[in-house]
Amino acid sequence: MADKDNALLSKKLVTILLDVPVDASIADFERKEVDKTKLESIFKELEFTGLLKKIGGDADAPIKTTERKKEYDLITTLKRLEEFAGSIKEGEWLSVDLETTSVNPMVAEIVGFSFSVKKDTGAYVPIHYKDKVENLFGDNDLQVAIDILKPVLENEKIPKTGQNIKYDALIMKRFGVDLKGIEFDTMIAAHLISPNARSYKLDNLSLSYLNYKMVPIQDLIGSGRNQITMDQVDLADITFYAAEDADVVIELTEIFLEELKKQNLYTYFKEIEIDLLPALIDMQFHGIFVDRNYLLSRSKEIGIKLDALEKQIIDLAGQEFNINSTQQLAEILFDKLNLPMVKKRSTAEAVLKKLKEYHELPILILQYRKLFKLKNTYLDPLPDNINEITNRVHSSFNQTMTATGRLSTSSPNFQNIPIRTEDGKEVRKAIRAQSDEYQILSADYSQVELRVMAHLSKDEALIQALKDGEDIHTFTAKNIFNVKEGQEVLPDMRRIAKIVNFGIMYGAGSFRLSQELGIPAAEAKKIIEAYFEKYKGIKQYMVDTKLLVRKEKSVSTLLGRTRAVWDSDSQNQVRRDAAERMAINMPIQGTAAEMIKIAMIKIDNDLKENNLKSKLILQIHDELLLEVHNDEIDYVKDMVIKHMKNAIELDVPVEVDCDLGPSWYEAH
DNA sequence: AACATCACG
DNA sequence: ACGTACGTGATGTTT
Repeated sequence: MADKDNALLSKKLVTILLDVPVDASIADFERKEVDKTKLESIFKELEFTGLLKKIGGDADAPIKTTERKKEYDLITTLKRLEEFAGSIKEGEWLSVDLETTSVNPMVAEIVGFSFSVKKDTGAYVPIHYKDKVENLFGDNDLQVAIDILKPVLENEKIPKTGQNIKYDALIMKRFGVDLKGIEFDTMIAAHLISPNARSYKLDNLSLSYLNYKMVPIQDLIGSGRNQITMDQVDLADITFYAAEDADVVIELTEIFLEELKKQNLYTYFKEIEIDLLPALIDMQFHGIFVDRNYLLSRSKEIGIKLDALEKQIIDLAGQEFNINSTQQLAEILFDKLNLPMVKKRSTAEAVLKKLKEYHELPILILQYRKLFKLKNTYLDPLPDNINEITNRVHSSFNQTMTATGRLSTSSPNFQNIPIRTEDGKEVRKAIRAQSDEYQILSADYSQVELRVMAHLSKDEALIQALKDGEDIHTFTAKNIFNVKEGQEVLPDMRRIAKIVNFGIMYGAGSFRLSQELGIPAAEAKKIIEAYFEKYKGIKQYMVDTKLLVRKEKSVSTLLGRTRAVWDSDSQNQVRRDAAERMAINMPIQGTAAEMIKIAMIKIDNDLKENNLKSKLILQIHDELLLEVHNDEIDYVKDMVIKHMKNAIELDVPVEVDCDLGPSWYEAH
């Protein structure tokens, strides 16, 4: 019986993870030609997370979900709305969810509010719906509802939970409500419990953890070209859908709360991820000023260069073709021009660079790609992201997109703005303070991951060098090239050492290192051996980590965030090696992410407590960007450095570089 | 939807 | 013979 339940559960979860219909049979999996190893990995993850104890039973049995018929409250009069607001008790969970007209919280209109205080209950406060003929609460339904709900939403003694509550908080903030008492987020909790999963959408969580199939949003708004917005949905339909969301969230909150405590993750969850939310909400709300005219004029310049390059390339190729098509390019390079294939039919940068000695086309292609990327990924799209009302760009800061605990940014991604070439770096001139009263301050950790690795590995040589304030790449150069006292470390030696330092942290082998350095693999192998000879603690850390992950099937950061890694005992060496590299890197990358998260929390609190005008605007993994008011520069600069340095005490000093300027270009 | 490529830390 | 360094997101092509 238990086995059969588990089989059903496992099959259901697989259907979610692989996006096949919920009522799929094994035959459907076969038709989809699902990678067997991928399936295996998913099962192993399920096993690991405790959702699945055993795999067995009748795999072809239909998947059953719990049937629940619920009556949810539809609030349609002023009296009932007031009663509802008055009934919310301090100290008891309130799940909050908005129905809106857009996935973008900086433009979304509120269609309705839903709440739940207890499993199997929920209430919906409608604002807009199809065929609405009269106001329900007063002259302006939205304003009246906000006025009545505000004391509840802004009461920090009423603990709030939600699914991606940052989204709802941002919208409320736009409508003058400062959501307080945010204590839980089911999306963040689900991610912390299982950070390798692909999706943390509420309907998936409900199916996985509650065995309950929610009403699909498509049933209400359709999909594709005929999709409508939530304000065009019938009141009867929207009520169940909306209240169900809040209901499922409150039920999941209980479950996740227990699970976090059981896994000893609750303190991390609350003190890092939840406490970070106010900082992220404010960063996203405040946005970043982007100089539209500058980008427009740069785009024009690049566009002209691009046209010229295109003509040159077509000329040289001797035929028209789509330069952006790697397939067509491969035909020209490898079939027509008979250039040697370095790696299958790849035309990636590393390959084209090697082909430049045979023909002048590859180098032109690379130039074209650089400029094309610059124009189509940065110069042209960035202005499109400027919010018409705020005149700023409100990039999304995502807490649940990485397996290591880093943040990510999207729409637009502000964590990959160019810096490595001058052409690209100039994009940063457009990312600036909005007025002369403010400046951009950039503060970045100096080699933070290397310092974290020193701490985690307790490598004596590395720790001592960092304590002595040595230039760490020069120090490594001395070690791997056996530079004697008084002898000079040549610039090229330092360059190589820098690449080696990074390569080691990622678990690079001699092949990759030789590629990066442009040297024979045998030489790269010697360098790696020399490195581990000098840094014995690091060698030991890697040996220990591999043993640990084989035993525990997971690794963790300094503060206890975990990541399941289940291929460390794979028969397949490629997969096993990959798993070991992940296991080695995650504690390093993840701990560095924790440092900057703590710093952000402290900096945001400091700015607020002191009523400063300066604001955090961006995080780029080891760098923080602030828009600082001219009157506050001295205080903010010292304060930011202080909090960054003191975020987590390591066995080595933590250094922070800091700079100031009218734009990110000058500040970095 | 998957793949290839390339931008960042 | 094969594959070969961690973590992301956006874009364009191909299916």
